[in-house]
Amino acid sequence: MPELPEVERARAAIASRALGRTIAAVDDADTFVCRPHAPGEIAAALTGRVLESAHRRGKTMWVETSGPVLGLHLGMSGHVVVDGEPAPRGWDRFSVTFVDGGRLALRDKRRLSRAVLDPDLSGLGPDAAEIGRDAFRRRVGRGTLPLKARLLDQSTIAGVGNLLADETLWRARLSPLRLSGELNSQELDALRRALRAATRDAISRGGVHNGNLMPARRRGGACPRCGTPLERATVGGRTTFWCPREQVAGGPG
DNA sequence: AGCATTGTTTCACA
DNA sequence: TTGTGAAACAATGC
Repeated sequence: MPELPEVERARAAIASRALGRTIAAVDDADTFVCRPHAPGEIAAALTGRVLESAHRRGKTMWVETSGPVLGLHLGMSGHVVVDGEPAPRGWDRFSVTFVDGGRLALRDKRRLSRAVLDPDLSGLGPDAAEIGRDAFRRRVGRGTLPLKARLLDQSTIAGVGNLLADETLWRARLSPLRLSGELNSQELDALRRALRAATRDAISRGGVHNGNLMPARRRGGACPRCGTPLERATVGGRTTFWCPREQVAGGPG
């Protein structure tokens, strides 16, 4: 599930339920999830420390402690579980046990989640929910990438994933195929407004999966506004759905 | 069986 | 050097 809205909910869960608690033990045995750390490295650094604050930029979270910073990323299918029963089949890929007996787990049927010490945020652009008008115009409205690929580029803006990109472009009535450098300021502003609205809605509705376009985002789906059968193609390396009537490539007209 | 998957990194190439 | 696109990564579900 995880795009910016899901990650923000995970961050909020940590902030409201895990801060102030002391770490008694850490399971960092998964060398893929915890790469490049060796098993025991994160445990040694964090045992005895206290969780102090939880932050997010794009899809990357980090937790400040009384010691080193713990970085968490949910990958394609991860989620955070605070004080839940341990998952079967080793699906808790990384976990922290507190001295009070509770537990924070990074749960992921696959293993694309990530837990690291002192995460590197230098490759991330401004958070997609925070970026201002001028920076958005400058960063998104450049280059020759298709617009959707530009939105997905985490170094341009951080937090937009495949579903949120489709939802945002549909709300803004912009084709995913438009060349990002050819949008005018009005279109870029409309795109930013659509992104903020889609993100805000997704957070309040419990995830990007509950967006307005999502029920139709399948083979044979039709535009929820005009009923036109949705187009389907790979754009920016991801499966993309859009309304060929309302989201017209090739220009403002 | 084969294909798709809500993310990121790496590599080849222009 | 910068930008772009495809493949690899791991595992599951349809």
